Amino acid sequence: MTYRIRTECPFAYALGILGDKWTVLILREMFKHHKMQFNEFLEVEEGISSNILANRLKKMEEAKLITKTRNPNSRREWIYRPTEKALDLIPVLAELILWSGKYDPFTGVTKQHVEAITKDRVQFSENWKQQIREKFQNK
Amino acid sequence: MTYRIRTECPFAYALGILGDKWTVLILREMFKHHKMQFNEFLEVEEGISSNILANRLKKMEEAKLITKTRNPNSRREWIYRPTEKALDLIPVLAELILWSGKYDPFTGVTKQHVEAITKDRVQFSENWKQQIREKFQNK
DNA sequence: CCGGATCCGTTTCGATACTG
DNA sequence: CAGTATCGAAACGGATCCGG
Repeated sequence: MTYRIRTECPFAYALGILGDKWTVLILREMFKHHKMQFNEFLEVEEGISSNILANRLKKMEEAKLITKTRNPNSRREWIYRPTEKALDLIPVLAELILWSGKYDPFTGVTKQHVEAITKDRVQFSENWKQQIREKFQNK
Repeated sequence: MTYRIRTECPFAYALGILGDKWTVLILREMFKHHKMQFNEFLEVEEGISSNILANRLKKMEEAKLITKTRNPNSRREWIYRPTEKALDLIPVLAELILWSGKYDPFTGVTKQHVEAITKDRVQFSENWKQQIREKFQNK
């Protein structure tokens, strides 16, 4: 997880984030299913261990991809929220969805999904981002 | 590297590829620096071991991301080429470049680069893909 | 030389159990 | 609820060796 990556190459930095399966998985759960609690992330189908989850959440907080705050309503709950920096990864994920739709035989990407993205990529990402902001604000 | 990922979620499949640092690194070297030989990949700044490189190239061949053929000119050389499936990951990398340009303090992304991508994302990717095709054809 | 394979010490991962 | 501790398994990485 801690890579010694430092080159002149544009996406070297991003490798530390996108080069890790669990980090992307956590982003996915936040963006698609609006998960925000430790226990919710533990339930992902791929089965992440609690120690690995804790490790990645910590790294993501250090990387300013998420924030961690107490739930004012129930004191023992923490809420993990994506930052704008994380939300700005959505266009990357949108392209990833298109690619999966084309090459993954088991994908759940529908034609409607593909059309919505390709019709206006920027608008699609902005809409998705706004939807996520609202979901995490209300909690 | 061998993930048991299978969900209904659109980009689950892609995690097996984008979720691995070295795989992305190899794609980067192919796309940006047009590297196509084993030894060339060994020279990456991040320092990949020969056994790891061999493993990833094999996996990528199995995943139909690259092809492996003899160099007809020098019989002992192999040439690794990206497939169209791999080239279709370029829009993902383009978005990653934009993100890096915005958040990576050490990035080499220039304003010209950002403008070229945002002006017309589809066209930018197509141009890049075509450039890569030509580079790998001539060899 | 080129493209690996093999060996081996070290690091990281991950499943489970346990804790404040 | 949100983690930590432990410990065996897996992956990494450096060095070396080897076939063509």
